[in-house]
Amino acid sequence: METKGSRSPAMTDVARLAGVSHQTVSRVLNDHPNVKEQTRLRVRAAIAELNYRPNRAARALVTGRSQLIGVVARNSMLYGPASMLTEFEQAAADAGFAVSVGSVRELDRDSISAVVERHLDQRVAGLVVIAQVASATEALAEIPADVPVVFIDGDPAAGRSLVTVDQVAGARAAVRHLLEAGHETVWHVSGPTEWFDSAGRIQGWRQTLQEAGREVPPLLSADWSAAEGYRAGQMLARMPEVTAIFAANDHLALGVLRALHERGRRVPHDVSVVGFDDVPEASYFIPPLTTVRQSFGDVARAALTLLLGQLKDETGAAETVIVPAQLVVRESVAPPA
Amino acid sequence: METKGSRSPAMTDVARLAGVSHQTVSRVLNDHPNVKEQTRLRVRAAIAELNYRPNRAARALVTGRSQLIGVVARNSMLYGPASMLTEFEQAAADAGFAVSVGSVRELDRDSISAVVERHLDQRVAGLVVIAQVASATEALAEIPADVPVVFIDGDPAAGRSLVTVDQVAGARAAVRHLLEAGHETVWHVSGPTEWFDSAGRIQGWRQTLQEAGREVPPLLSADWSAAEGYRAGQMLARMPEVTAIFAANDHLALGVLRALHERGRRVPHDVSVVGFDDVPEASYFIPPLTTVRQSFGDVARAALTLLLGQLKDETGAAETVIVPAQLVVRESVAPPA
DNA sequence: TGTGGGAATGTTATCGATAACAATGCCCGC
DNA sequence: GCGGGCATTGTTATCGATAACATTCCCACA
Repeated sequence: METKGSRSPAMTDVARLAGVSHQTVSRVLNDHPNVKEQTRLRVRAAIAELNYRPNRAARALVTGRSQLIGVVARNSMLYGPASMLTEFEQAAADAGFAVSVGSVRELDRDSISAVVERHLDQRVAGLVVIAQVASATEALAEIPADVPVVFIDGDPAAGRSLVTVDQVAGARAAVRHLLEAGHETVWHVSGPTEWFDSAGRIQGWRQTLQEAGREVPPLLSADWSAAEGYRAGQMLARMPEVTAIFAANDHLALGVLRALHERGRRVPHDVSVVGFDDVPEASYFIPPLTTVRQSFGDVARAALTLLLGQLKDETGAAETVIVPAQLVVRESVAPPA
Repeated sequence: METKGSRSPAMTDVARLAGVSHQTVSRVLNDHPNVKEQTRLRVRAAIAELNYRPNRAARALVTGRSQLIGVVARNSMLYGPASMLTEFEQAAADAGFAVSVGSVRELDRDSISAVVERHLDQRVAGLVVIAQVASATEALAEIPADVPVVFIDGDPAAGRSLVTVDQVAGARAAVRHLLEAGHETVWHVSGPTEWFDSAGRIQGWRQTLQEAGREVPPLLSADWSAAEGYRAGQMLARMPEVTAIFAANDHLALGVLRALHERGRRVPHDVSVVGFDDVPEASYFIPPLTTVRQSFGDVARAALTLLLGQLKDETGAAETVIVPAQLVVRESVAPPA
């Protein structure tokens, strides 16, 4: 059976060659029950002979839903979001879905809405939103109710399906570790304060100090970069009273380490430092960094599970999954000198 | 005009409300010439009133081509690939394309083929392959000739459209810098040798030493991680003759720095170190790392330009774009003590 | 005045798949 | 023997868009 011109073989071509209806071909491809084994083999042979390739667009048109999952994330080379995206894509592929990535330069409502619109044009099967600020929740308030949405690191108070790491507990563990090492109080270099992650870590830091009856020092607010960590570190290194620092991520901690080094403040002899994230390089900082591990893989897989659950079960009940964080003790913490 | 049940409004609904044919609605949406302004406004008003959303699947079915670009990349949290993906997605979105990500756990032919198959099922408009080994070229040998493909960091000898950083020149600059600082020779910690990137850097290192009439030391082969850099560094730190090290990326260099520190080999006083990539944290290493910058953004944008060129012009002539690398001098290099 | 070409719009067909409904034959139970 | 139910398969319709071709009107030029 020669197809005309350059047109790829369709199901009707397979059907003709196998001597069945195109519907039967569809049944074979979709593992419908009630197809004779003999028929199935005949169809499979025709598929192989014609090198038939299904057209996902045709299926999406009929079903109203593509086999794509749309991801909304901030344009960022941060280790966390990049890791999560990679892990998510892998898990989605294993479940038979392709992942379409839409990133925004800034986490403002208009930017997010534009990306969401593009995904909806594709009739995505669902959306995963990796955005840690309130504007993301707002931007997604008006999408069709039949599109499943899962937030990663979103707003715990938004009443939407959410997977998040226990930021408060992670911060508490870091601060407690420093207090138990003998430090009087702990200074905190935070990420951007409007991010839910940052807010959770700030909260955990404050609570732990207050519960221990320790002074809560002023907050040093930063972004997530080593540059900002360095800037904050340059201030902290000038204060002899500063003996313990909890940085909101490992890259901030790296900048802090550098600033301390420049002013001859030895780590951990003079100042102890704890990070957050456990990036792969953290154990090769000088000194190897004590940090709080977020399992980005667990987060990504939990998000996919929630999303697939929503696809199957259209009740739309919001669920929250909290992934624990773990303290990873290395060599950047010692008792005060 | 009320639509029945939950069906979204289609072009035919817009047409009915605006009192034109559905073809005219399509013309308005696709900015066809030969539509009266008055007609256009009427259609636009109907689109807004009905909150019409185009269905990309329908368009893909008719045209045989979706508005998706498929990316094939290794499952990796490496800064380079993650950066390129992010930059590429941004550039593609600006050009009206969505990006579907397909990652592989290993860069073997079967894994890559499976991902490519998934993309072809989606009738992607084109493919971008971020894979630096020969198996990627093989896996893509048999795809339909009408699907544009651009390799990033692929095989220069494969005769396919390619964007790559000038690895040889980058390595030459690094090694030359160390020689000009007065070092007798330069040791090299490479990435995986079967990667084209690594091979280029090894070649640049070797050539520069040979042309300068210097001894070429044995190669220390690694992967791309700080852990492997540390392992190699533990060996190099034991050799008093080692005064200059060129590491194949910044994370390898970080591991080397750590190993040197542990054995009291001061950087740059006793040993000079140069990395490759210029990750954002490199300037906050202790000491701030001299490195070779790859502009991942330029690479990504060049790849998109090549791909869009192929979409427009079906001649399929392979092109290669070489993006220059730049030496970034910081504080990790000094003359031998 | 007549003809041709272009602007503007419409009608019909098509893309390739699944949904929905139809048809047939066989087997089992009453 | 007849009727009902189930296995198996087929026919018809549909999804929403663009492609392809058709139609009409108006203007300009010969």
